[in-house]
Amino acid sequence: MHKALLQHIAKFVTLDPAETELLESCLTVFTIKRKELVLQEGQICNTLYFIIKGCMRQYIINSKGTEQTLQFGIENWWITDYLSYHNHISSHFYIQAVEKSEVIALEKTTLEAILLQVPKLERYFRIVAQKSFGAAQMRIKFLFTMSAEERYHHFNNLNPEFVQRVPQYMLASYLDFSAEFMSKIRAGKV
Amino acid sequence: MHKALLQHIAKFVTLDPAETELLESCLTVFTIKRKELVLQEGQICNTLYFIIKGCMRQYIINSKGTEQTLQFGIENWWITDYLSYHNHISSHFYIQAVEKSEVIALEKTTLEAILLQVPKLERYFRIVAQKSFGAAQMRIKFLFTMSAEERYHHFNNLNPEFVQRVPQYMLASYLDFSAEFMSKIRAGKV
DNA sequence: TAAAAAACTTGAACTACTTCAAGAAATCGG
DNA sequence: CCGATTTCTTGAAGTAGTTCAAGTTTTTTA
Repeated sequence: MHKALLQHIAKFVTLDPAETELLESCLTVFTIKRKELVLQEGQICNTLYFIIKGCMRQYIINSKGTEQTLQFGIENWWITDYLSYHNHISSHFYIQAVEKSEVIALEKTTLEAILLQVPKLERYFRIVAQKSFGAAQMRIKFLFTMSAEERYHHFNNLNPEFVQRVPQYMLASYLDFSAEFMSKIRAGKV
Repeated sequence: MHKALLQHIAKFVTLDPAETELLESCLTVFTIKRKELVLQEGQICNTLYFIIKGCMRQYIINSKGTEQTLQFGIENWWITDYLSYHNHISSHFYIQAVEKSEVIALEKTTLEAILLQVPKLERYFRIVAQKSFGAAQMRIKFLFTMSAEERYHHFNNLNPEFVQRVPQYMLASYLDFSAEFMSKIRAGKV
């Protein structure tokens, strides 16, 4: 089932049948169990993951031993550590399945080969990365300008279904406050 | 003087002379005065800026009327609001010259035309955007895991010359603490 | 080079959050 | 469907930072 990825690509570039076929021949779908890691801190990240179904997250473990989620990825998102990927340096991050997920794992060597044969995909990945960067800037804006409670309500308004889908403590860390505080916000005890 | 940009591009892709010439013919260098804005909140961002010389920043004005810097850009960086650029929506940001700067301003229409003629540049902009996104993720990591004082020392260790170059209050807001607190950190009064 | 504007400093009072600890509830997987 | 694990809740005490206001220093510009 590469359809999800092909549809996503079709939003940004038009591949002809030969290109589509070539791309498809390089793709395999993997199933990842809940809690399974596809990247650990210290490893070099050589893979891009496209999420067909499920939910993944990128997180760190802070000095107190607590996990902090930096990024969630759901259906039709790419998730990876681009800094480790491009600079061949150890990753600072863990990437994990939050729920049982289906992904396309695209190895760097495979991708580089595909990009040479289907240069249109450079454009696709450019646009995806530029949009992701734009989203990261908005994320920083929200972290800077909103109180914990505002961040929670704002996120909840935009993604009510998603809030139901992930453990509260993961979302709390993503929004940069403690799980306990999240509990109080939800109970109206702040 | 497009040399800076051509050299930057050469780090990632190799253009042949015809492509270089075509690209150069589309570029003009602008000088921007200190404090001058190239983007304001509410406008749609249709331009990418490559900084040849000087320093720019992207900032917001928060609900208390205080400026908060989200991003600095110096020599050999691109700065823009990609979300506004791609989605044709009003920008949440201001982009301003921190010091007198020389930039190449690349209009969306111009860039789209160049990309069709020099598809190698898709690759260049892809890599730039992916690296920028990676850097944004590290930035979020630092904001999440370090105390204000740690963020200051960490930044100061990595970029001692840059810290001298911009007003303290701008750097304080970039590191997400108040200008007053920065003053106390520097005086060792924390 | 002087006046104006911008940037920096300082201390005191305050507050939005964290931390800890322990119990309760929900969910997962065999 | 039951035991084990994971997740959520609650209150009390603590703290890393903010805010305000006023004075000082530095930088810019005319």
